[in-house]
Amino acid sequence: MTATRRRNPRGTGSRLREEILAAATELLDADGGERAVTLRAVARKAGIAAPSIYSHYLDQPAIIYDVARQAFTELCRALRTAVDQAGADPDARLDAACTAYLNFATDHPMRYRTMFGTAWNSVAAAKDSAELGEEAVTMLAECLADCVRQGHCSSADPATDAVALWLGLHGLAHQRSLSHSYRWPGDIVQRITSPLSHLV
Amino acid sequence: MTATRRRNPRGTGSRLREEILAAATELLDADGGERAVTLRAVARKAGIAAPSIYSHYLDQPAIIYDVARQAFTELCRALRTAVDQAGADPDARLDAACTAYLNFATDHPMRYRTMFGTAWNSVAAAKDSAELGEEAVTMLAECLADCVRQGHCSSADPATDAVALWLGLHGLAHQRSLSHSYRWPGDIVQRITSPLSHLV
DNA sequence: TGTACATCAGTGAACGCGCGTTCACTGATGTAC
DNA sequence: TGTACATCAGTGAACGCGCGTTCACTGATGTAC
Repeated sequence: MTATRRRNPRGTGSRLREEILAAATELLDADGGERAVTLRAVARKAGIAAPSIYSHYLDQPAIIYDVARQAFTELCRALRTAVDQAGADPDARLDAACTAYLNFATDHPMRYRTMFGTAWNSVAAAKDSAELGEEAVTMLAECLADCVRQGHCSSADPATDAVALWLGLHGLAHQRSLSHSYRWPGDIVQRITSPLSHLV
Repeated sequence: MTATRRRNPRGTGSRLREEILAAATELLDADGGERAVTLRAVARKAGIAAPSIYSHYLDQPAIIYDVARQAFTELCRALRTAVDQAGADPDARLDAACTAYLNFATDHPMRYRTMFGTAWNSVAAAKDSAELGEEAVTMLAECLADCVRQGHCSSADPATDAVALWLGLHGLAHQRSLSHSYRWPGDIVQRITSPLSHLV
């Protein structure tokens, strides 16, 4: 990422796209949030000239959009991994999904805020955060449905209750990513997930 | 708000502060969000020269902070009014508070996002959003406690459960303010408030 | 009552800065003949 | 095998812009004597 960068070999021009994306993500996580992710700052971080970015991104908001898209993909991967590792018990799988969701936000607060921010407003044909997050909600719905099948959950409509559960998790995750001084109740996670999960 | 602005009489210099605040709020609501609330844009909107702002605000983030602070005050007033008008029944009062909260976010989506945004990061000694919102949470807690007293609510700890209820409301309010295309379940409000309220 | 002065509510011009974007280019590498 | 050419992966300089902020100021209005 310094002046010693060597130009990518032929046919691998798309490598630079990944380097740009990584640089943008690094800037977002490290500094003053979305405001720090300017086109020129990204270029500096990646060790390239600013115009080089235009081969890979249409404009500056497109970079942030890509950061957010990738973050949603990572969130889904984290959920999937957590659920898979939780074994067969549906309650444990649901709990693992909720925990993984909240952990992702705690581990990457800047990215989480950006995922649910408005920085890519001007990107034509961009999906909004609810669409990008739909896969995560679907996974929660599957966990809930499994609990229902085992008789551990009283939900009559797991797909809809999963949306409510997600919004509860999101409220906590988002607010926690913003507020450093507020003293949360120690059991706030259970206070949210337990009622919204309808476990019996 | 045009070139015909007349200078305020002596001793009423603080009137301009209100005009600046109103102009900033108007810009925020109308346009591309926080990014539109630049010091110069606010001055243009208020019909004054840019340096005039410095008599009333330390810098540009201080303006946005004031917008957010005022929005929190308005939110509390809206909650208080709704609860007062709901009569004596504690269930109705709780419902009125939740509805008023969500309506505020729906009516002022830009302001709501800014309240829970990071635009005033650099304002020294600024309270964060959880602190600014604490009064609203307290009101929810009072409503819940009333329900418990009447035997309508099974919460063993209304103060803590109010935080959970607030986060559920916040998750919905925030996500709704962002997402225009997503098709929310018709009863999503009840799906969130009902379990988190612990009504029996 | 008159007048000098202090205060107040602003203004106008200018600064340096970083930004997004454009343009014409360069030089290495592969390819056709 | 040699060589002309096309392509690719970038670069460097420059543009115009709006921004936040500073500085010295102006002119109306109240106040002390």
